[in-house]
Amino acid sequence: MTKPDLLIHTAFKLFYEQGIHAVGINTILNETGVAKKTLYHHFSSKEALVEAVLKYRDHIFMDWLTSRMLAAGEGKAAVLAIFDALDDWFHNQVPELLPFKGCFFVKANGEFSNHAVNALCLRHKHNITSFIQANLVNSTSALHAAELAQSISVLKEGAIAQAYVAGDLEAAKRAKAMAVALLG
Amino acid sequence: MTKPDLLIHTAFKLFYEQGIHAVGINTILNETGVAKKTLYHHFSSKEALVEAVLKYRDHIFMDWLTSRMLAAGEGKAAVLAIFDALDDWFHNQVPELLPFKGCFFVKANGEFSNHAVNALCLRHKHNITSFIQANLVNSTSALHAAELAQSISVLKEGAIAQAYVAGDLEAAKRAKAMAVALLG
DNA sequence: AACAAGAGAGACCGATTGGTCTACTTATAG
DNA sequence: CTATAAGTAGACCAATCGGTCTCTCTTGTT
Repeated sequence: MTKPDLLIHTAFKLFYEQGIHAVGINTILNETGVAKKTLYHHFSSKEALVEAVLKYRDHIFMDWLTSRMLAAGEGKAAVLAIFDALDDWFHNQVPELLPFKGCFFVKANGEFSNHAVNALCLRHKHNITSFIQANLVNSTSALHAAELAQSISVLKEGAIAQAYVAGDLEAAKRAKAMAVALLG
Repeated sequence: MTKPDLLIHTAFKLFYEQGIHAVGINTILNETGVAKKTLYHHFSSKEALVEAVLKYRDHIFMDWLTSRMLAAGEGKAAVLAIFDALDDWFHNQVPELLPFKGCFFVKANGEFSNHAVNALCLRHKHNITSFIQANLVNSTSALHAAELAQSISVLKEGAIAQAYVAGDLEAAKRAKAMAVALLG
């Protein structure tokens, strides 16, 4: 594993567990054993590292989610597979996402305002909604598919938040039941 | 307004806008004009102030939500009124909650781990779910009311997260439609 | 009038923050 | 062989963090 990848990987783990502002550069350096000079050779600032971490997580998460959806088929079946995937995540059955601690993008978004971080979080959420919409567009009108995708996103966000903050690990199952009713 | 109240009120505003770790004690002092000695006379530490701010927001939010629910009637009507209230909040029609910037408890929870803050956030969420359940217990069995209250909470959390992170200000209307189908 | 308490201004503290710099070691490629 | 780049160790920097302390002024109580 290259030094930049090691830094990103470790920084993500610490940021995800403790929050971005709560983790200092020196903590990441100690954890990785990388020299400070090396970090600043690859990243111009902590902010640049944070943005790299967000893109890294976006990549990991999207790959996982889309492959779970594609494996379930097409259309509504793929959309409903989201909630089975979330259920596995909540119960720590998805090693590549690390032990469940809520949505990293929601947490990161809450720590900044009017910042590049917010734009990256927004883009991540839009990408997911767009992918959902693409899976619904053959079953109904484009307009309706867009509306449905937004509603499915509400259920997905709700399940994650409820599982994390309220500790309701079965939230994905409830969300799936509502999604089934919604998609008919 | 007493000094402690002024500090709590101002600290909340800053924490809500910028995040808890991102706002230092001195910023709060400058904003309020209160002396550092006075702050530490009333609060033993920043952590103590943070906890006071969480309890303050819990009080404001619960008062607002429960009064909106009670004004709409009882049972399912009260539960569905949650989503009308959220819609007003998202569109900044609720001055006492300040301009909408997501759920303060979700944000605060994300900045700490294994901390008194997390326990306060959990309690806040449980209080709301319990109040929802109390409004459903006359319409159905106690067991079913508990399940329904959890599902309604998923919709509520989803609407807030989606409105804030993805900027979908109509999320409450979508959530309400799903709640109607659920309670149907 | 006397006095204790509350509050303000702000100097000061050690620790930590993000970030720079020098000096030295490795490793790879022409 | 040599030149260039990557990496290490860690001293160092100004700024800021949360928190303490002294000194002064004001306020209300008796």
